[in-house]
Amino acid sequence: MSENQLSTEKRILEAAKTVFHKKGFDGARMQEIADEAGINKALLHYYFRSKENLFDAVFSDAFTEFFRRLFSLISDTIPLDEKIRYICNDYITFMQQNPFIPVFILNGIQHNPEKVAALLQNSPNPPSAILKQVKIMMEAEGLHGIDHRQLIINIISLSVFPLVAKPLLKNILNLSEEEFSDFIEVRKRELPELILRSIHKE
Amino acid sequence: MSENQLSTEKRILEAAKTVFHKKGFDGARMQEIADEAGINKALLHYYFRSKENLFDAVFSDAFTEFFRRLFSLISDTIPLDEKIRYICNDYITFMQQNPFIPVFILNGIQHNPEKVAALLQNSPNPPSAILKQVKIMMEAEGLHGIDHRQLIINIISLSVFPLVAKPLLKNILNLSEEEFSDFIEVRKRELPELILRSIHKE
DNA sequence: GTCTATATGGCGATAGAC
DNA sequence: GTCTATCGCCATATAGAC
Repeated sequence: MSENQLSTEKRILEAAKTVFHKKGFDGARMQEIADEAGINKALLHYYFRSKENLFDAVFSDAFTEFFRRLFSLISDTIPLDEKIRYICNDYITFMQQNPFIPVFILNGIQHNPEKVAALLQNSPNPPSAILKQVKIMMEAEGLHGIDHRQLIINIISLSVFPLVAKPLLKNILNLSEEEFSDFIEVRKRELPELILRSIHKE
Repeated sequence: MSENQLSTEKRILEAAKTVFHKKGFDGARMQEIADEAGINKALLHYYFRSKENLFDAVFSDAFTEFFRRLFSLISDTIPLDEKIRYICNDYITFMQQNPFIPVFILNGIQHNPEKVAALLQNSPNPPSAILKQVKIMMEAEGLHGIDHRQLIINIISLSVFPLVAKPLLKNILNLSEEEFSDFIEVRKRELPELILRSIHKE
């Protein structure tokens, strides 16, 4: 087999990712995934026993990738304001490159809540650890203007939602693809300042 | 027919709303809608010719209801800061009462983008009018700290996203149903202040 | 491992009695 | 208007040849 051709399993996963991200579990068709991978439908069942299994593999990847971005809140030793700048930028850039992931994850929760809960709790960096660390950092820097959980939700809301709702916002704001990109670039600059203002007492 | 029983058409619409909101177009089953309405599957097709038609009716209602909430930005004559307080409260309360609507709308866009575009443009208060009005108000009050479009997106992001992602956030923050409600109540109080700080120059 | 062919079930939609 | 029965299709999944 030539090196420029991925293994069949990898190609299936890539194809499944493309289709599931765009159409979700209910909207996706095994036939479409097979076509996208350039193979036969029966081969999907040979590698992954069922549609559900294949979906799980794709969902786990997306979910892990999405939440890994919160780890920078805990891992580095840089000051909090720099972390906030970093996360806003990182999240927005990630969404720009993977526009379907947020809605895909949101729907995936409804499709299988227990699976999602398990993924969260079995993560190498569980949410509880991240929350605790942020609280400690804020106290160390004397920031009492806002609850640490509210802060985290604000960061995610302001970063993620505009790209979750991109198709709608483009229409509402009457922006071309390019103008929307510019609009998002402005947010990358301005969001951290807005957020930092909220954690400092006046 | 007794008065305590809604007309068949109304009952179908209510049932369709329940099922479509929760499962989306692809996940919904006509049989489930019929069961929920307490009638037969064939009757659905008698009143609404197809699943697509029934979905359209439900989607239009949800969409209109969702965007009506932005009208207070244009209609009343109260000052901008009061409008912001009003919208944050109104949006959050609405989401609490209709937890499935935001994700339902987000998915509906992917299901039929042209329909959504038409709904927006044919609205009695099209987005362009709202945008223009906000811009004028901000200039009148001498607020130049932020672009008016960015302001609107921030208000929506901070209000809507936490309830869009409620199942996920409950898990991440490890909150019970009641604790989550408290968490949202805090946001109702604090969000307007956070937003107002962003539109005033220091 | 990869294919063609087929089993099996469920879905939206319709026909037709009442 | 409302029902039962059924059509026709398409989806997931499997059998079995190569």
